[in-house]
Amino acid sequence: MGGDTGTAVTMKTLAERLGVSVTTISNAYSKPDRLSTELREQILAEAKLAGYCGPNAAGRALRSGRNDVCGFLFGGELAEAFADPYTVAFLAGLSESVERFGASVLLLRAPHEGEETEAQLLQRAAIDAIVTCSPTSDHPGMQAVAARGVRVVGAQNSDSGDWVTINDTKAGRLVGKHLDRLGHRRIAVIVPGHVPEGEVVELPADGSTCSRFAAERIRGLREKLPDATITVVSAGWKPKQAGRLAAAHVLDAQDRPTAVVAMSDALALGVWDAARERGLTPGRDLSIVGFDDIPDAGFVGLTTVRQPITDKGRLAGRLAMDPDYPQRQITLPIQLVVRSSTGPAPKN
Amino acid sequence: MGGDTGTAVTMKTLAERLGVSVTTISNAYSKPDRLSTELREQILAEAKLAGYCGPNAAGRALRSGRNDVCGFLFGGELAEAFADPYTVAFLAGLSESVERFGASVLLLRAPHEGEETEAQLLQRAAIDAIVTCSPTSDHPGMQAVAARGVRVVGAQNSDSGDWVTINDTKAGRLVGKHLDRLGHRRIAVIVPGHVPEGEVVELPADGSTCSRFAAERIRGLREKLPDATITVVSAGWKPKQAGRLAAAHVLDAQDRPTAVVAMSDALALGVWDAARERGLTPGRDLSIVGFDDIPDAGFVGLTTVRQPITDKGRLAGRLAMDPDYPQRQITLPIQLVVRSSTGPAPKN
DNA sequence: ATCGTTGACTTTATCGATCAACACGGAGGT
DNA sequence: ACCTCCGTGTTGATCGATAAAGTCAACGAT
Repeated sequence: MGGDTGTAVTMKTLAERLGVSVTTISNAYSKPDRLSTELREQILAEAKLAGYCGPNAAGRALRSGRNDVCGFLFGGELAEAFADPYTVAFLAGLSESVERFGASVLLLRAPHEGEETEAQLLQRAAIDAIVTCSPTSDHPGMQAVAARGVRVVGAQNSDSGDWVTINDTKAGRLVGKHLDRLGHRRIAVIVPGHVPEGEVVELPADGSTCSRFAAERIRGLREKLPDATITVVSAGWKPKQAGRLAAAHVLDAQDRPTAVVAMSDALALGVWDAARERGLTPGRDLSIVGFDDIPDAGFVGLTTVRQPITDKGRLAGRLAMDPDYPQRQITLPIQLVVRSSTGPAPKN
Repeated sequence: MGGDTGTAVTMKTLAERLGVSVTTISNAYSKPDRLSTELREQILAEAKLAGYCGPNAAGRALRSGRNDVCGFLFGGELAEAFADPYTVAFLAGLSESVERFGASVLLLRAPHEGEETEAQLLQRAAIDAIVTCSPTSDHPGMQAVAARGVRVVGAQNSDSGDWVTINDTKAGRLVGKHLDRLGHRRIAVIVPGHVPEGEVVELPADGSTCSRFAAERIRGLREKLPDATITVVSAGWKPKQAGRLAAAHVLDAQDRPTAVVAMSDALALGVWDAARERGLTPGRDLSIVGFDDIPDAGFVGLTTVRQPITDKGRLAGRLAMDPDYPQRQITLPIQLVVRSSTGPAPKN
């Protein structure tokens, strides 16, 4: 079979063999309507016979200027990305819409400081656009993207550029209002990041050192809970563990909060564990609120602010692949979903 | 800032500007030891100033012949891939090792029949190698990979080519022996695939129509359970749902099996649901066995055959990225993990 | 004084495909 | 009979970078 000499078959060799021009071969693959059906069929058949594997991707990309690839930048190890339901749902939407544009998704990890290899990976990736889906836009090394020179779509608020996100201040207000009505006055907020694994840190209660999305949510929260005591804690990037650790910190403190607001459901589930370990029943002894509404939230009965994660991914993909899409900054609707994890503040 | 005219900055323009050759610029980025440190620094600085974003990926790929990308081919919708713990664990290992080779992972979906777009996506992808991680190697359209002309690494047994997998016959024997000792004589086997979502089909009990890995496991099972009645059922690709549906089918039949062997833990968890719905306690009224040992298996107490999934991904990545790695066909160790989901066959 | 080496760049020739512009033969209008 | 248009293909330039081979000065060894 495959009667060639062993060297790679290229359009040129195939063209010589068939006595047609290279362009015609190219058209046979990429623009079927530019040549007669018979000729196309013949070319395709001969190509298979000669062992030609179709147009070389790099050549095509170079000349055409398109890679048909959308980068997905995750601010952590990729293994974690897959373990996080939020990210998974986002990726599902993203890949669906990217696929619709005839492109695929390339997984990239945001380089941390000093990680030369990862930075180069990002640098070298043949992509047309990049979608960032990190909990925070100021994740260490996330700036490296800017230097890349491709279209960037963020999944979080920022002043400029393309993004698709939710109104975080409003999200915070929704939670604040809910907790206020229930009478909560001592509240802990758990945010992702800030410290290496295993450590816990208490942050300024105004959210000034937090990433933007967290700061805005905290702002909304405070608006509706003007006379509440709010503590902000962080315990690293790995959500479940961080949630558990941070919650442990605040629950073992002097004036234990009556409600914990976690910046994601994944974090909230960690809080859940910590509560359980201390014999506290969520919704009765301790109110827990999350954000996102991942499937597990419904399963355990977590009160949360729902956002259309998969749609977010879909839209991010569209913005990334279609530079002409008019609306470049999209705010998606949110909704407070009250479940059993919140209840009246215990009388103390 | 960025003092150029607006046209893209390329190595050529940068070279002219600096009065050095293009190659020198190239070397400044790719082979730091081939030019003096000062010149390199100067070039890099000037590059930033000029708004040059580093070597163009397509150009590099074309000339060098390497893309530094490893394709990951999943036999289903990508959203499912992320939902499946097995795949997630595999991807974690894969991306870790691929990254070590300075490459990234490109997500691809195996084209089903008639899916032109997806087939072209696979065709056009700029990849150096591809790792397939489908439950079966005969997944519809999986053959399209062969035509791609790149190195293929399978995560399942096949006669030729590169692969990393487990000894499926042995895995089957482990389960067979275990069930035999417990006295089970009516056994249902649930395999993935075969029918569209929502349908259930009963297959030849010798596994002859099953995908290879399933056939081998069934063979091992039969070896150790020579006088048992074995039924083989399938209910599509989506594991949890398929498991539940297939289990429903066999559990509602006349001579209900005393044990169900599912070809993956994800399937087994579906079986679990079906059992529960019928008031059957796993391990007492119905024995359930899975394969893989995903985290949830330990959580619910599922007896399963453990395989090192993440290592599998890691090794697949290595085979994919390193053509000189000597061992091209790797069999990983497995181990029966007995938990509470199996017990003596009920007396009837 | 000659030669072989090394370091630091440069020159030249592609890599494989696509695009823009042009050529050519026949159909259709005037 | 002449001109235009259309369906089909062709030619030549070009995308941006890298490999391989070449140049040239400086230097130590013989």
